[in-house]
Amino acid sequence: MTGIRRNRATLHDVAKAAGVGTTTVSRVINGGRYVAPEMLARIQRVMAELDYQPNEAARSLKSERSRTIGLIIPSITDPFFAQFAAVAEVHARRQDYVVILLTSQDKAQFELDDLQIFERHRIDGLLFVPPRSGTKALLQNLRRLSVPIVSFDRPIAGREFSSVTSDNYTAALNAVRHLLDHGRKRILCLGGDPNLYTIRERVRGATSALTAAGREALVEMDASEYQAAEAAIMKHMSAKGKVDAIFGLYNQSTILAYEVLQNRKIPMPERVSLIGFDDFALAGTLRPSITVVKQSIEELARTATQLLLNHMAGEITAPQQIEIASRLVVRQSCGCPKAG
Amino acid sequence: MTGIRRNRATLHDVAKAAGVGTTTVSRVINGGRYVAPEMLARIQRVMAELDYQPNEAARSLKSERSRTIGLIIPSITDPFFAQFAAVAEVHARRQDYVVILLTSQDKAQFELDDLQIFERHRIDGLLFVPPRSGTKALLQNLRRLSVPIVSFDRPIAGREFSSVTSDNYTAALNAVRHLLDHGRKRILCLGGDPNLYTIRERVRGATSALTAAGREALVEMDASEYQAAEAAIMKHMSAKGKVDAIFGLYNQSTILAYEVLQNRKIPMPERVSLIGFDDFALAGTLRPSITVVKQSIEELARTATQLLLNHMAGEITAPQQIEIASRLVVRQSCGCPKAG
DNA sequence: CTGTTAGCGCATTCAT
DNA sequence: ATGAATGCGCTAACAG
Repeated sequence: MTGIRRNRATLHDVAKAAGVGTTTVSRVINGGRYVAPEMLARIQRVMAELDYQPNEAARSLKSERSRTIGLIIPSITDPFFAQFAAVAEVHARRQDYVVILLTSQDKAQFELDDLQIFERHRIDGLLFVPPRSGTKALLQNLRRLSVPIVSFDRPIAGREFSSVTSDNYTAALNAVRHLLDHGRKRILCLGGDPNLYTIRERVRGATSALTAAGREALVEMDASEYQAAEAAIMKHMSAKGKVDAIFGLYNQSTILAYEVLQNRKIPMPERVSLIGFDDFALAGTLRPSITVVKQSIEELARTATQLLLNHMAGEITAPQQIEIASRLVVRQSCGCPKAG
Repeated sequence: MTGIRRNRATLHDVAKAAGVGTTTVSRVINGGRYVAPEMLARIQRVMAELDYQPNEAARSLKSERSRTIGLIIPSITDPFFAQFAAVAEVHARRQDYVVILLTSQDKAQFELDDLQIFERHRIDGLLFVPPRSGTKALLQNLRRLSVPIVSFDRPIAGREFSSVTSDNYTAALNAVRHLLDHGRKRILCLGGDPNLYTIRERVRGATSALTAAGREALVEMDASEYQAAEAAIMKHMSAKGKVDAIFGLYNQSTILAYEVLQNRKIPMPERVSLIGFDDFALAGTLRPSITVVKQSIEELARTATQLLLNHMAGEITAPQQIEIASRLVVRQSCGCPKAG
C-alpha cells in the first residue's frame, strides 16, 4: 500500500498550540523535568491531539545520539545468532535503543560494508560477530566508528575491544573427559572451519584432554557435507585402531555423524558414542538422544548487550574479555544410562 | 570498549578542502550527476582522505527519507520469520535501505509500540506480520504511519494494505487429499492457535478435503505441550473409530505427534501416518522421515520485500494480495514407499 | 520554571 | 556545471 506523507505536527506546532515555548515542549519529550505539572499535562494532551511524534532524525542531528545500536551477525537464520539478536533487541529496547540489523555472511568485505553503513547512520554502539579472519582494515574501521563496541562469540585480536565468548576450550575439554570417563579410548573430533576461533578453541580443549589422558588426538575438519563426514568417519572406523567415540565440533558435524552412524547401522552409543558441541532442536527427540555441550546463549547475549549499554553510558571504560560457562547436557548418545 | 567521538568531517569540510561549494559535494554524494569528471574525482579523493561519511540523520531531516525499512516479526528465533528477515535484509540493502528490526511477541500492544517507534524514526516503508487479533487501533496506527506497508504471512483485515501469504488453504487441502489417497479414513488435524489466520486457513482446507471425501473432520487444537498432544492423540486412538493419520497443523504439533507415536510404539506410517505443515530441520533425518508441506519462504519473503520496494518507488500504488504456492515434500511418514 | 536563539549537517531552489 | 543561501525539526545554552 502506498501512502502520502501527511503534514506531521512538529515541536513548534505543539508549542504554538499549547501556547508555550519550544524548550518546554522539548523538555516534556525528554522526560518532563523542570516542567510544572499542569504545564506537563497540558502539553501531553496537545501532543496526543496532534498525534505528535518527535522526529528522531532531528533529535539525532542535534544531540549527536541516534538512539540506535548496530548489530552485525554472520546470518540471522543460524539459531545461535538469531537468539543473540532476539536478546539484544529486547535489552536495547528497554533503554530506548533500536537495533539496526546487518548480516555479514561471515565475509570480511561485507563486514566492512556494514561498518560503513553504520558510520553513516551514526549508531551509538555496536554489537558484532567478527569475521573469520580479522584484517587490519577491520580494526581501523572499528576505531573510526569511535563508539563503544562489544564483540560476540569471537574476540577481536588485540584486546582493544570488549568481547563476550563461550568457554569453548574448557567445555570441549570437559566433554572429551566425559567420553574418556566412559572408557572411550579413540575419540574423533569432527568437522568445523579451522579458521573459526570457536572451532580452534574446541579442538584445543579436546586435544588437551586427550593428550593428558595419553590418548591420540584424532581430528578431521572436513565434514560439512554428508559425503565428507562419512568418508572421515569410515576412514577411522576401518583403521586398525577403530574409533569408539565422536566429538562433533559443531551442530552440523554432530548431525552428520549421527546420520552416518544410523545409516551404517553402527550401534550408538554401544559401539560408538557421540557428543556434540551446541544443542539443537530435536537433539533430545532423536533416538538415541544426543548428549551435547550447551552454550548459555541467553546469558552470552544478555551479558554482551548489557556490557555494551554500560560502555555507552560511560559506566565502564576499560575493555573487558568475558567468558561464559557452558554445560554438558547428558542424554543417551554418550553412553550414560539416561532416559530421553 | 568506549570511544570518544572524534570530530568527523562534514560536507562543509570536504567542500572547503576541495575548494568547491557544498552543492557540488552534495551532488557527488548523491551520484555525481552534473559534476565535471575531474571535479568528481578530486572530491572523491578528498572525501576518502578525510574519511568523510555523510550523516544520515542530516540527510533524513532534509530529504524526508530515512533510507530505513521497518520490520516487525513476532520473534526472530522462529526459523520461519528469521528467514524472512534474512531475505528482507538482503533485498533492502541492495536498494540502499537498512532494516530496523523490532519484534512483537505476537502481542497487539507490542506491535503498537513498535509502530510508534517506527513513526519516530520516520521509516520509509514497513514490512510486518500482523498480530493475532487485529484491532482498530492497529489499522489507525498503520494509516498514521503514512508509508508503504506490506504484511507478511497474514493479511490485514480490509484489504487496505498489500499482503503476501502462503496458500494455506490449498496446501492443507492437498496434504489431506494425499492422506486420503493413501486410503486413510480417519484423519486428525492437530494443534495450533485457532486465533491465527494461517491455522484457521489450514483447518479450513483440511476440512474441505475431508468433507468432500465424506469423512469426518477431527480437529484438536490444544497440542502445544507434550501432555496435551498425547492426550489428544490417545483420545482418538482409543475411540471406536481409531484415527489412522495425523495432520500436524504446524511445526510444534507435528513434532509432538511424532514423539507421541514413537513413545507409544505406534507403527508409523503403517498404523498411523503423519504429514506436517511446515518443513523443519531434521524432518528428513528422523526415522521415519516426515512428509511435510513446505512453504516457499524465500519466495514469500522476496515477493513481500520487492512489493514493498515497488510501493516505495511509487511503481505500484494499489494494494495487492499475493498468495505463494507451497508444495508437498514427500518423505516416509505419509506412507509413501520413499527413501529417507 | 520558561522562552529566545542559534546551529547540528545536509539537500535544494535559484542564480549564474 | 557550480555556488550562495535557506531551512528541515530539534536541543541546549543563556537569559529571565
